[in-house]
Amino acid sequence: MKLLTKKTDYAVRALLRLAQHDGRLSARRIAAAEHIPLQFLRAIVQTLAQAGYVTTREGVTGGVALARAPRAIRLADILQLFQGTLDMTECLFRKKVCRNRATCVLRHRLLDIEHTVLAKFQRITIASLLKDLNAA
Amino acid sequence: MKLLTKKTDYAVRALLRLAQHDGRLSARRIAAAEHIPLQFLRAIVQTLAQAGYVTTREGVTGGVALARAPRAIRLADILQLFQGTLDMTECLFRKKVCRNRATCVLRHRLLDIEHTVLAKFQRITIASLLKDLNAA
DNA sequence: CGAAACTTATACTATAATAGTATCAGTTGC
DNA sequence: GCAACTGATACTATTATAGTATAAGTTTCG
Ligand code: FES
Ligand code: FES
Repeated sequence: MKLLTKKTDYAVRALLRLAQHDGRLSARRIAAAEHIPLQFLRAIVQTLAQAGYVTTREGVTGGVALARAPRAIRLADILQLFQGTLDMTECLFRKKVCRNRATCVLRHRLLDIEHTVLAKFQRITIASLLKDLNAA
Repeated sequence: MKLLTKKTDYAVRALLRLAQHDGRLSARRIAAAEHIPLQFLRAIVQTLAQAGYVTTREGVTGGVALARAPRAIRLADILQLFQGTLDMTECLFRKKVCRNRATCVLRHRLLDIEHTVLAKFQRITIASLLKDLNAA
């Protein structure tokens, strides 16, 4: 079971860097600091920018900056952005076994589990991670 | 996010079939009934047999049978059998950022989430699924 | 202007995990 | 002996994730 992919991982790290720096940083610098492949990070940054988590500026003085307060960026959101929502493996027994998909208990349980996971990730923000970091 | 893989899915379906039938069934029959590729199912059955969830018998009268009571087979166990335990994506900030891995809060949160998920899956058994099935 | 340092956008390759196939050997019962 | 089964294992295919490459446009500064 893998909860977070590299993209999510890298995205969070980049956001943390930006939160620490409190200003504009080029993708190159972030990549170097976090040992993230540059082009890979650039794609991630674009996704983050399109979703409104960061702003970017082109040109020599350009770079990336946080667009939201660290406490307003939840891990759950980043996770969904890069890993989408629950994929039901054809819903385990769809139609064939479970007659009415709408009320199927297992289906509900799976959805419930996803919600629980997301709820837990919602309580983790860039700000809370930052606090952790400094405490360590 | 995909919680269950095909292997887990198929394994559970096969176990359900066996629980319904309450006797010995050949892999071929199960595969046909559930539209599972035969050789794939056979490998799954072997894993289940090695883990003690089913017994098998060779020969023309052979086949597969449940080795445990349906209520004693938890989805969590099947899930772990086929999908292993939590994989930490290099633990998100290992060493580099999180100084002391032992106390790292995020790490704890991830482990906590895994435990929650497993706990929820532990409450789902072959018996409870069977009940669902009949209720529908 | 033109070079340096940056982002945008997209197309591509590589690696790994999952899913599925093929086969040969051995067992059981008629 | 042959039909119907499992054991064991090796192989291929498909998909998702991870990572690379590159052409084109932007901004600043000398
Ligand atoms: S309908 Fe999807 S698990 Fe029952
Ligand atoms: S040590 Fe793994 S997330 Fe902190």
